Amino acid sequence: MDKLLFICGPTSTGKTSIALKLASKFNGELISADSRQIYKGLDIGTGKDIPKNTKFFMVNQELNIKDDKYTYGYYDVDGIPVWLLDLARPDQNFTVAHYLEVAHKTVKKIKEKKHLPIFVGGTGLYVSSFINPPETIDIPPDMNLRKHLSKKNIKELTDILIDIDKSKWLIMNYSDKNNPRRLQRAIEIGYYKKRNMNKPVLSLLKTDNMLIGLKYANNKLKDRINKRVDERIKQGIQKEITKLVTVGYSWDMQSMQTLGYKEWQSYFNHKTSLNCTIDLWKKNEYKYAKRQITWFTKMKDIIWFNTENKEYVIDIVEMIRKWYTKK
RNA sequence: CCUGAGAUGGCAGAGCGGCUCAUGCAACGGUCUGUAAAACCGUAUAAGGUAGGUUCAACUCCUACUCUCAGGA
Repeated sequence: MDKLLFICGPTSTGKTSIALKLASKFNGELISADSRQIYKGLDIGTGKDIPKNTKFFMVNQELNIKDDKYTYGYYDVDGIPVWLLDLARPDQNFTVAHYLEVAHKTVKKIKEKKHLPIFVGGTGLYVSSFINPPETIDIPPDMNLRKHLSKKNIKELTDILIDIDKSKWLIMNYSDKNNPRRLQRAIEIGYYKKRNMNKPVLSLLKTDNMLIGLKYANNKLKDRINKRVDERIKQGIQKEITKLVTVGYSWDMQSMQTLGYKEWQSYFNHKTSLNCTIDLWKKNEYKYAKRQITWFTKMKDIIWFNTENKEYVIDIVEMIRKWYTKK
């Protein structure tokens, strides 16, 4: 059975650096599982921990994924390939479905070389969707429908959904029933199923997964995040954003709605002070980390390591050695 | 120094003479499968600058003081 290694956990726990260590020990290649690091030009704020001047090797300049063309290649960090960064321009959209397609392609490539694929990232949805693909993943978005539905309120959306697929609405939980995006998607799926009676079939590939979670004690996490944000400011996040804005990327794009970027909008429009902007960023970063923890805690297969204890690297290496050499 | 405005929970900010005091942010917890660093849900805590007065009753009305802000000298 194919072996796959996953390193996950909240932001600021040093996932990339340990993944690189493991890669060099076990002949691995990294696959980023990060919904924002796929964007070119969003480097500092998304925390692409790639040393400056690392070379990017182009594999396909115009790779077709779903409905658009993306840049496909890898960074070579001291001989270790890091995949799935810088796929998209900031004005392109990218979704889990896109991700799963390239991720599978990449795993295949790495396996052909008999290397170990190591997923690294904090986007819980991407990780769990890869391990356990949702059956509706191949139902494409209907942009016209979405545009139409975006003008409706919760009650109107609810009525439409009940009309086309009541059973779906019944099993949704309270929070989803109030979430316009979820309702819109549910309606979209409902219409699709009406038009296409045959359900999309998924070929589930069986893999031997090892999931590792990295975390800090809760009170330390806040410190880590504060430090990290301060570092990013020193590294020149303002310059980076100025550049993006100057090139013409607008604040309402999916990419610019990224944490660490969106907070700067009102600063750039002279509505907020620098200090307020930074405070807000830190707060949002912290909340994000907590949401990540909530998500990953739910994934029962994860084996957790506390990164405050320096010995943890040795423990992880030992554990992986056993797992990787088995059979 | 004068004039005016104001002083409400961790912060911002409404309303009201009467028991459990709007709202937003923050806090805490959670949801989730083609936007997920997104979007959404739940919960708890918590106040009336100080001293008097009026009243059955004051955070809400009156007086003084203190402080803050704006304008004037």
